[in-house]
Amino acid sequence: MFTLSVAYPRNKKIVVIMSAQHDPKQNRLLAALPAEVLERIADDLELVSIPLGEVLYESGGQLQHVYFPTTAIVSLHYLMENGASAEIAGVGNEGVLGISLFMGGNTTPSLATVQTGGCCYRLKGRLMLEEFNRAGPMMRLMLRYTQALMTQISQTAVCNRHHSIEQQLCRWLLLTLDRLPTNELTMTQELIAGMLGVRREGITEAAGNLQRAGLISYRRGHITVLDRSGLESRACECYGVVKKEFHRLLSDAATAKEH
Amino acid sequence: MFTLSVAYPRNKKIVVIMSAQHDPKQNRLLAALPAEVLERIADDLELVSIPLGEVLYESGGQLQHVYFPTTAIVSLHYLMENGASAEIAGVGNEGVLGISLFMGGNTTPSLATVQTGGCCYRLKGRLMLEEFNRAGPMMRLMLRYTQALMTQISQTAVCNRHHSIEQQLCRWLLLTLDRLPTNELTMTQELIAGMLGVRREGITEAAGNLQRAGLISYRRGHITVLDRSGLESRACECYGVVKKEFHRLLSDAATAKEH
DNA sequence: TAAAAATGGTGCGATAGCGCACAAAGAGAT
DNA sequence: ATCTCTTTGTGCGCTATCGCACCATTTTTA
Repeated sequence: MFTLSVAYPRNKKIVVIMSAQHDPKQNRLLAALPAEVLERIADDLELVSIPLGEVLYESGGQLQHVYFPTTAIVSLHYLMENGASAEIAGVGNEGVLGISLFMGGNTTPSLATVQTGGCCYRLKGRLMLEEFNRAGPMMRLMLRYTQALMTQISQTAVCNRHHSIEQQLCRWLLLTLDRLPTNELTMTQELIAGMLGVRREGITEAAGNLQRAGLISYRRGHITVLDRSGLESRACECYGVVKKEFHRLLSDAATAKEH
Repeated sequence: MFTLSVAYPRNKKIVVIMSAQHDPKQNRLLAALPAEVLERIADDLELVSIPLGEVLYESGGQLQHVYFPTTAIVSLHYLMENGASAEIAGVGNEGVLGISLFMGGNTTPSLATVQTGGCCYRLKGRLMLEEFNRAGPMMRLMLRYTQALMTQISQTAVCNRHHSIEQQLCRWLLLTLDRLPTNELTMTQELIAGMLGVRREGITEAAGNLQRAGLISYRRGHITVLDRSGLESRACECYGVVKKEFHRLLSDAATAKEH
């Protein structure tokens, strides 16, 4: 893979790369666009590699680009005054970052932090708005995605209210796994705890249970899922609700139809 | 007030009424529309009175109308498999019900239940879509509202994770108060507990504390807020975040500008 | 290769909230 | 005025989670 580093004024860690292995269609939203639309923006899609921990958007910051993850996973979360944090939703290759650009607010009170380093295609905000304002397939797709994201956020709220740490961990692992090509995630218990807004020890205990049950195995910063359906049966209904709603709203059949 | 009861196939409790006292501009979204747009839909806005407990939308149900509350308050919530429930967001005169109509999904996994009986203006789904698809002020306003609603849902998630019942009660009282003309809400502790997804006894205790502190006073199904700023200082930051974001996105100045 | 840092395991007391049972106090109905 | 139903108050044991402290092990750095 040929990697080209580019000086970047605001955020030096982001690196523009070129690669034959990458294709915009690795992002499922870009893949769902009609060829005509994708061709129109293809030359302006810039492949970037983004490392773990990078902050893509800050609370109140202005958006320069929208990001379509391919291999990266980004966590939307809120940072409280006392420093505690809670994840609101995750975004991977099924989604896009920066919806407030076309929703009209241009920013949100939340943060977007990279949870799994990897690649995204990005598009200049102005170009995204241009395409959105054609009020065609791009607009319809983005609005459908936004609705699916709302379901994910809603279930986060429900799950935070009613479900145990173990159930939430199962949900979170499954949602993350759906965005990865392998069944191994590179992630410390501390980081997962931060996502779920619980103590690290709580994750240690829940993950220990899952390992003893043979559903996962882990070693320092690596979790391998051994039994996916076992995890599903141990997760709360929230995972199923979110997954089903994403499928309903964003399957090819659904997005092909006009609304 | 002259009240006209109308036979209504699906939901007999909803009553179409006519009244000189009512004005679409009592709903702040309708009030924010340019005169030209409002005139176009004015004749199709139907004033309806909706009683406490009425279910406006069910999980998976098809939308016939969008509803713009004036005096009613509607709770969006999710009903779990075991019968427990949790509020995702509330909608009053600042909002609209039925956004999934124009977002493209036409339904959601959640329910919309009337929390405070009152009036809404409703508009046939087809007409709303027609106006939305002009891609003009109506569309921009609806998308801005949707973004504000997402912030409310997000803060519900954060609040459920990190804040005490008392803090959540303060937040909820303040958000509800902002949608009412008086400082008294008609609401049993049991109902509030259902909204927040906690035990009724938890509300009894928290409300008792607030009453002893002189911030509210209550009697069987009626809560009067005596000290609004006292409640605000006792609430978590979530209330402020939501309120500020609604103001930012939906103040007249913001909505007048094109995005 | 030694030191330092990161990561995960474990124990323990504190606490917020739950589930349940039942009593007390309004408010409406007869 | 009495009865009944709804609503609120209270007590009690239970559980999940928290906050903290400390150790062991693995990985990285010097």
